[in-house]
Amino acid sequence: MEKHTSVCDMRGYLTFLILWIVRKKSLSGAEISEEIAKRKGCKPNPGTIYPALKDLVKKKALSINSKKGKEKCYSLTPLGKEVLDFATKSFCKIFYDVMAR
Amino acid sequence: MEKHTSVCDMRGYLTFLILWIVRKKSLSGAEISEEIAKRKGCKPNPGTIYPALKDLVKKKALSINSKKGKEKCYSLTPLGKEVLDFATKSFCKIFYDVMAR
DNA sequence: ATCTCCATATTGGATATCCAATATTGGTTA
DNA sequence: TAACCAATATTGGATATCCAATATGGAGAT
Repeated sequence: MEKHTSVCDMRGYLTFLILWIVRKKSLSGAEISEEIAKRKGCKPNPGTIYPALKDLVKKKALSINSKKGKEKCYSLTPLGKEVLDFATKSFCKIFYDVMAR
Repeated sequence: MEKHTSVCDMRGYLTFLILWIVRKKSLSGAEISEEIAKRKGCKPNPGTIYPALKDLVKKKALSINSKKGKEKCYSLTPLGKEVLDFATKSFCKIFYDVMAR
């Protein structure tokens, strides 16, 4: 099993995944982590997810639109939508035949 | 345009792509580069593709099965098939709803 | 108020990814 | 043969990706 991941470790595309996950509704960092865990099998480290979120906010692809207590909710900005759109097209062109059933 | 890629640069998954591309027929390094170029929009550098191929050979996921002159043809080994299978499943689980038209 | 829990955040470092530049090698052509 | 070209290969370095460990800060409980 780790024999496989050591050959082909499926790193990358974290920022793409984050943008994709929040595209419909805004979520907190913990909720985003949870959703990533569902997809990848394990939760990303705090040291992975929070810097990534911070960076996306800095680059104005995400905004923080509400904070109930300590929880911050992240949502796509107009720029974020644009970026996600572009990235999704690119993604589909690269991997167009991988998902084919 | 580079505004977009600077936010979400779609790095990664090169080894997965390579395995995916040679899954049906063995190809030379140049042909693999060509196919990647079709998908990603630009050809990977020699300094990117050849070390990646070498590494996959070292890890016994690819084998070199014929050389007509300088061209080496790479094809999946049984282990490579296994790895690709595992990686494809993982990929589909992570991105299951991205390609959904 | 103090304690505890949990989401958030930061730091440092290991590894991966990729490119630019350059070198090598084998086939082809003059 | 020498010159040339294209595929392959290597080196060095910039950046990205991610984790382990640790810190901060707010909310609720005791």
